[in-house]
Amino acid sequence: MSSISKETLQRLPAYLRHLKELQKQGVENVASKAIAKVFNYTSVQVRKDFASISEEAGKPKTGFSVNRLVKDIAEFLGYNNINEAVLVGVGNLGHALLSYSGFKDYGLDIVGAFDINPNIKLVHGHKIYNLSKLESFIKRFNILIGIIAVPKDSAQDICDLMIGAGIKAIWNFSPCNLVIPENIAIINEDMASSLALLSQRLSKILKKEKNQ
Amino acid sequence: MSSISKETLQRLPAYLRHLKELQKQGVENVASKAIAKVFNYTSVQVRKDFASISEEAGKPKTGFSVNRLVKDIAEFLGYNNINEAVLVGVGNLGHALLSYSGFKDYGLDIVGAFDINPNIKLVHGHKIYNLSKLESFIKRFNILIGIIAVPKDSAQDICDLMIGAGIKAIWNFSPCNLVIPENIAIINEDMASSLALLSQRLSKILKKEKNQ
DNA sequence: TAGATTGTTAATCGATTAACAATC
DNA sequence: TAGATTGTTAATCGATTAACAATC
Repeated sequence: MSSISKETLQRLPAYLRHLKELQKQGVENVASKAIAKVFNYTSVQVRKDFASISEEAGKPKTGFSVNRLVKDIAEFLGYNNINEAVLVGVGNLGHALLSYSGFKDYGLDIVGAFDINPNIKLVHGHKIYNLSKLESFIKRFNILIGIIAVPKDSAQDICDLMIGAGIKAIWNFSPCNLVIPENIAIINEDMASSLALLSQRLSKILKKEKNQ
Repeated sequence: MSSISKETLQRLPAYLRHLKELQKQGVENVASKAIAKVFNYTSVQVRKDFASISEEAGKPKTGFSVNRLVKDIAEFLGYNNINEAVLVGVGNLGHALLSYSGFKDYGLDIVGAFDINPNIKLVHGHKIYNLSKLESFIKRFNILIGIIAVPKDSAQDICDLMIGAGIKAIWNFSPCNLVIPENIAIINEDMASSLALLSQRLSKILKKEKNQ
């Protein structure tokens, strides 16, 4: 158990989104083949993915229960028990993150937002605290997740501060490579990396079109 | 050639960032082992990655030329010939994307920003056009990349509009699964997917700490 | 020369896909 | 029953790592 593959894990949120859509439309059962078609996967992959997170098997001829899948995926992804997080950096990106209402659906609650600029007071219902309060806040509420949305030159400092205060997982939106100790989790939301992939795929498509 | 692995491609921007840092510090040569240490990779992986994008080999004992690597990676990633893009949706996220000055370094130039709301006029030096102008704009300037930063309910419509006008690559920031034809490239900047990975890693760390 | 570092070939690991028997 | 759909085992594919000879 728990040894679900990284790839499967990353596909789950998309499945869930689609299944919820089906649920809304009143669809009760769905075949792996139908889902595969939407995402351009093979039906075997979809079945394997489902098998790795759900106890209930699909039924030959009828497929999988949409309700059951929605329940199981949400449960597996931990959307039912909310994780609390702090966010540091309330510039343009920080504003966007604070205004995004979807995080709670994903089991994430930004309970504290911080900035060095004390002029900012309130953003989308979130009170903005002075950065000097960050450490005590993390400790007092035992926060484990830290979101970094500061300019890249201060990102490492904020990172160190967070980890020093007890943060165990960092979601980094700054375009920089943070240095962290071994027992800390990190995800870099790296625009450059995504863009590299998109550019490559675009090139391939243009090349293909040319050769036709 | 050109068959560089997806994984390698996604590591390149981080290498580049680090190498530029070294360059700034005046470092002339660097060993694969030193770079591996920074990213927690193996040195073989670093060498393989470099080999797949650079003509110039590393030298035993001295390592790789930092200047040469910076040049080659930037060249490979296409940072020297700028791609033009349009962005649709100038809400909080759109604001953040427009204010991000780093895109040009990554070879991306947002030459047009659009919104249905005609009240918005100018954001960080970008004039905001009415959505009705999108199609003709894409056609006139032969834009190939479209960035979607609208609420999820209108994302598919915008996507269809873009593709209809000639867009070949979509960078989707809306939390939804877009349906696209085969010959179109897409990258979903899926927060839920990243968060799933971060949560899993956090869980693993907490479990490990508990068992000690 | 000796030792650090390289590039490449072969082995391993992990994820996807093909094949097929089981079943509603 | 026949056919659609399932789960599982084995084969394939792709990426990483180990082993090692080459070289500055």
